[in-house]
Parts: sequence; C-alpha cells; structure tokens
Amino acid sequence: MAGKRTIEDIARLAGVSKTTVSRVLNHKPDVDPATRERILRIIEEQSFVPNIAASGLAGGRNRLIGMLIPSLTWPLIPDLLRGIAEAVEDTPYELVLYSIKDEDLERDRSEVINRLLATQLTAGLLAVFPGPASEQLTRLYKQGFPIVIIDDQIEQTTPWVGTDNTAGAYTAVRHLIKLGHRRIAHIQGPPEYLASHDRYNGYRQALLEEGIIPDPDLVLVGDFLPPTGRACASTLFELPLEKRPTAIFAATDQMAYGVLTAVEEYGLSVPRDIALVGYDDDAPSAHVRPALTTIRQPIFEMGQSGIELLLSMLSETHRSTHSDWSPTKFGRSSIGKDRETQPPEPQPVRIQLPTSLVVRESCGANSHISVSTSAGDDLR
Amino acid sequence: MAGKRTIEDIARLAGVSKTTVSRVLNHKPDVDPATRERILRIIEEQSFVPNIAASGLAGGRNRLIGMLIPSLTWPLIPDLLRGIAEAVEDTPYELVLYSIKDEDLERDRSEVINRLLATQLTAGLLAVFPGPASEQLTRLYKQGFPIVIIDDQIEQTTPWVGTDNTAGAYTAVRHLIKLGHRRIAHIQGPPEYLASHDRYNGYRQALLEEGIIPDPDLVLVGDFLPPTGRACASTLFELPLEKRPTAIFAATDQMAYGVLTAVEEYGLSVPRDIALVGYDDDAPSAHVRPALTTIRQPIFEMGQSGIELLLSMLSETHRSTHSDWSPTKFGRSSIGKDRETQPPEPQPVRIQLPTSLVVRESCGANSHISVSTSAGDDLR
DNA sequence: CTGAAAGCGCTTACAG
DNA sequence: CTGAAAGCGCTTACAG
Repeated sequence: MAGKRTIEDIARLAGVSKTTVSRVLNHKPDVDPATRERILRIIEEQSFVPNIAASGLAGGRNRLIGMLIPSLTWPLIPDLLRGIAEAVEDTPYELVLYSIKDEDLERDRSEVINRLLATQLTAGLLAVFPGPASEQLTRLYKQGFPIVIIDDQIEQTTPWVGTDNTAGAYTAVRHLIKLGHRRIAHIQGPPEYLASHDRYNGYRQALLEEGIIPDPDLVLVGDFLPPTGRACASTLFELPLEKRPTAIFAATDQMAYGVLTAVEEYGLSVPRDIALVGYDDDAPSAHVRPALTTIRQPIFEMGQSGIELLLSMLSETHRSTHSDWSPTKFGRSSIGKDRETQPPEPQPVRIQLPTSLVVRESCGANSHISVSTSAGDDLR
Repeated sequence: MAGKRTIEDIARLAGVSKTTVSRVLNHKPDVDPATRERILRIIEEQSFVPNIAASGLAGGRNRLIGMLIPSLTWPLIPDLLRGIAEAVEDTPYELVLYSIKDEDLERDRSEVINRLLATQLTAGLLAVFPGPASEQLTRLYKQGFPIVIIDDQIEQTTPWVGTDNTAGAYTAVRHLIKLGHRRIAHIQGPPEYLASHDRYNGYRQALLEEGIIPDPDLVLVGDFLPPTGRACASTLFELPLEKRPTAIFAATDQMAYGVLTAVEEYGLSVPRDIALVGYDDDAPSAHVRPALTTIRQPIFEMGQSGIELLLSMLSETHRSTHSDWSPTKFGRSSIGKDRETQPPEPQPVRIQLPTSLVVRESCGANSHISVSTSAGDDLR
C-alpha cells in the first residue's frame, strides 16, 4: 500500500533526522552522497511519496497548477488538455481544473479566480482563452503570481502563448481572393474576444491590399457556434443578388457548419454557388461535406508550450530567494511599496505559434495543398 | 486581496477562539446562534477562505476529487467534463485531473493511481472509462476509498454510472434488420474494453433473434478510431460479392467516419450501396454527409450522475464515525482484521442511463425519428 | 554535512 | 456552548 509512510518513518529507517530526508526530497545541496543514496533507496523501497498538502503548508513549493478553462464546449479543448497533461505528466505537479459555465458572467470568473488563490494550493495558473477575464489576470501577474495565458489576451502584459489571428484570417481571405472572389463576407466572433477583432482585421487587410473596399453589409456578428453561423448566412442569402457575397469567411469552423446548413436550406451548393472558409480545423471539418477549407491552429502545441512556459516560471520563482508567491506574504506589503522596491519588469515572454491554411473542398480550389503562415508573416 | 487572512485573524476579530471558528466553518452543532452569525459575517466581510491544504492535513475533510481520465482524445470528453464540472461548481470541492497518455500501459495507470493516493489530497476518485484499470480500482474501493466508475467496468463491484451497451447495440442492429438488411457487418472496439464486448453481444443478439447466423467474416476488430474503421471497411469491400455486407454497424462514430472514407475510395455510396450505423453521437455525426445514424449516449448526464454519486458517498463517509479514509489509517490495520470487523458490504450503487437511437441519413431510413431504449430494455 | 525545534493553518479530542 | 493544547506531515532557519 503506497502512501502510508511519513517522512519520519523514512528518517527512522535511514537512521537520520527528518531534516535530512527533507533535504534529499527537495534536492538541496550539502548532503553526504552516501546518505543521500541510502535515503533515496529507502524511499524507493517504501514507495514513499511525500504528502503534498503538508509540504505546501510548511512553506515548500506548491505542487498544484490551476487550469482556468472557460467553455469546455470549445471543441479544441481535448487537444489542448492533452498537450498540457502530457507535459505535466513527467513533473511533480498535478493539474487542478477550474472551469466556468459558459453562461456565467465576468463576475463569476473573478470569483473562481479568487477561490483558486484563496485555497492557496496552486503554484501558478494556466488560463485558457480567458476573454474578458484577462484584465484581472494581468493584475495578479503584476503582483507576482505566476500566470500564463493561452490565446486571447487583451493587454500584452502577461506571459502568453497563442497564434497570430490576424495573419491567419489574412491568409484565409487572401486564398479566397486568389480564387477570384471579390465579394467576400465575414461572420465575426463575439466582440468580447480579442480573436474576433484580430480575425476581422486580417479579413479587412486582405481586402484592402487588393483594393477591395470592405462592405459593412457583408460583415455579421455571430457567437462562434453553428446556429449563429446559420442565421448570418441566411441574412446574407436574403440580400439582393448584386449585393450577395460569392464567398464567406467564418471566424470559426462551427459557424461554418451553420453556414452549410443554411446553404442546404436555400438550395445552394458549396463551393459552386458560394465558397466557404472556416477557422480552427475542428475534427469534424475533414468529414463534413464538402470538406471544409480552414485555418488550422496548433492547439496541442499551444497547450504544451503554455504549460512548459509556466513550469519554467515556477522553477525561477523558486530559485530566486526562495520567495514563493503566496497571498499571505503579498497581502502584508502595501501595493505602493511593492511597486517601488521592484526592479523594472522585464517584458513578459510571448510565444506565437504558426497557423496553417488547410485547403479542402469548400473553397473551390481542387488541390489539397497546405500553406503555412509562420509567425513572421504578421502584418500589423 | 482574498486569502491573506487565517482562521486566527477571524477568531481575533470575532473575539472567540480558533476552535469556535473552525466549528462554524465545518457546520458543527453546538455553537451559539448569535456567535455563529457574527463569525459568518466576519468571514464574509474578510472574504476569508480556509486553506484547504491545512484543513486536509489536520484531519478535516479533503476537498479535492481526483478524476482519472484516460484518453483525452475521446471526443465525448468535453461533454463529460462539463457534466462533472458544473455539478462540482456549487460544492466546496475542486477537481484534480489525472490523465494518462493513450499509449501508456496498464502499469502506468496503476502508477498514476498510486500517486493520486500517496499525495493524500483527494477525498475520492471518479474514474472515467478505466478499461483494464478497473480491477485495481475495485480493490481500492473494497479497502474503503470512495470510487465511482463511469462506463466500462469489468467487475460489478464498484459504484458505477453508465449505459447499457448491449441494449444500445441491439437497438442499432435491430433498426438495420427492420430496414431489410440481413448481411450486417460489425466493426468492434478493442477487446480490453468491456464496451466492445457488450456492443458485440447486442449485435449478436439482434441477429440471432431474427434467425440470422452471425458470420465471423463480417466481424472485424478496430481500435475505436477512424483509420481502423477505414481499414476494416476496405476488408469488407474486398469480399466476394455474395459475402459482402449490405450494412455496417460500427462500434464508434469515429470508426464510422473511417468507413465513409473507404466508401468514397471504393466509389460506393451510403446508404444506397451500404447502410451505416455508428455509436456515440459525436458532434461531427450530424454534419458528416450523409449524416450518421447512431446510438446517442447521455454523456453530460453520465458525468453529472457520476460526480453526484461520489459526492453523496463522500458525505456519508464523513458522517459515519468521522472516519475519513486515509491511507495512513488503513495501512495500520491488517487487511485480514479489517475484513472481519466490517459489516457485510451492501451492493454498490449502479446507475444505468438510457441510450437512444438517432436516425439520420446513413442508414437509409428517411424519417428523422428518435427511439429511446430505456435501461429496462436490457436483454441479457 | 547534520539535527532539534519552531511553525505553516487548520481540526479534534478533552476539559470545562 | 466554548477554549487551550496537541498534532497532522512537512520545511526552514538556527546551531552545531
């Protein structure tokens, strides 16, 4: 039975003090190599695993990492979680899931974040797609709590992993333009998300670059999900013929599925009557008919890079003057003072991963090529 | 700043001892209503949240629930997580994610389980789709650790939430038979999972009931994922014409997608040349062309029921002689003794949720009805 | 290189 | 109804 031993048992078996056992547990220097060996052997034999609650309490490192995941309905979540979970598997950390119902408002997000801090067991936070919550996170980060944001960050003041949504959208629309389209509609995401604005901007830039004036009637706002895609498409199909678009760029694949439904309802055909490009490369997109041309996001890699970045921040925190962040310690110093005594902050790390255009049938191109937009293609 | 206060601060502010604060925190009786009120008010004012690590250490209830989730690639995971997360949101518990790479062997699963126990912070375990690991979980449960298994359990000795896979498969195949098919192939899941056997049995029973002798050549084994569905379908399409099936029942929608790919490659058409039914009702299935007829599992509800069952077990554990399970306590009593002193075990709770047949285009039926198989339809 | 002691924030008998 | 004290399993100065 694993887990029944305490550090005291190990100490007794090894003929040393708890202090020494603790030292080898925490890879501290200044332990006689022979004793270290012996202790390690006994730990192994007894399959001893330290109680991480006690360790955290006593001032050791916390071994839990919070994951703030709004919108578990987002279809890319499993891939993202895989990226995160696999990278954590080989570390002494565990993942605590803090999720938030989609319907919940900003207020509730901050409530969850407070709870997360208050219970004091997480060493850091990986915030996925925080949307409107990112301001609160920025504040926390400035106070010294390790945070990495994955995707969609309003202020650029927190370590961040993401993609260039502007460049991705630009690539998508440029592809449509090259295929000869000039009246290209865009179904946008909700305005609370930065990604919505970025994708719109990429769309706009691709048009302007070709001298096409963006037509406001061709830009509609959805909520990322199929029903709004369908509704927006219906609106477009009701336009007088000369105003109607010949192509649609939907800000998510999900909304593109809604477009496909509307297309059927109107007796139209993709790509004959209307070309369609989505964004995300959700799993269904390869199986939908016609298969969806889309911008692929490297979700697995985003999760992986995010957690790796956070882990590296955690080990730094620990190294520097063993001052693990804790709400207790922080709470005692006044904000003003804190700011003065701190050295000028270095620019937080930002990792931008490339997206790629996945050409399938829905855009009317017949070849199955895949064009990569690297981070360097940023156009802003 | 939430979290900086300790129980001591609250005690001081309320003019009582830490003991009393602890009592109201844990809803213990025998506290003067007036003092209780006062303390609660101060807790609220200070937005005090107890340190759950300390609380767990001191012998209070653990507030973390482990989730063992193999196979994050399983497309139903987000729905399942939503069901779990939403039900946990209103409780004082948090969720710790223990996932396991798909490639990892049984050995690694038990390693994760050991780690989970050893760190001693989880009050109970929700094991999703454990497959081969379920035996170890059974052992743990018998030792008194609260466990609920969601789906796929070999021994029926643990509290369990799931569906009747035999009945679901039976319904699927019966539907095909009613449509006139007699040569019906089955693409099975991997043998390590009970669900694979159950779905095969449902298939077999539906055939036998109609006097159709199952043809071993028409039963192939996949791994739940699209590529094997495609490979198995190819094998079937290579059969001499008179042996070839007119319908395929795939044990997962994912494998059915693979079948659709093979169908295209062979220049065949669904449902004209071959009818197809899947299992799971993954999100893509409504968007695939032709849309997939399938058996829908109430995944969200499974997660919800599972966590609710576990939570109820946890409150019982706590109520009965305040004997929270802990590896320490358990480790000290010999197994034999333990067994003798325990009362005869009551039958563990089993919750079986109904599946339903979702009729779409791929089976060749033209109506869009939905037939429900309740748990009572069990045929074994 | 090593150990005794104090303490992290809480809970739980025990004694009023 | 309430409190003082011990203790959960660990870590960390401090003192050798």
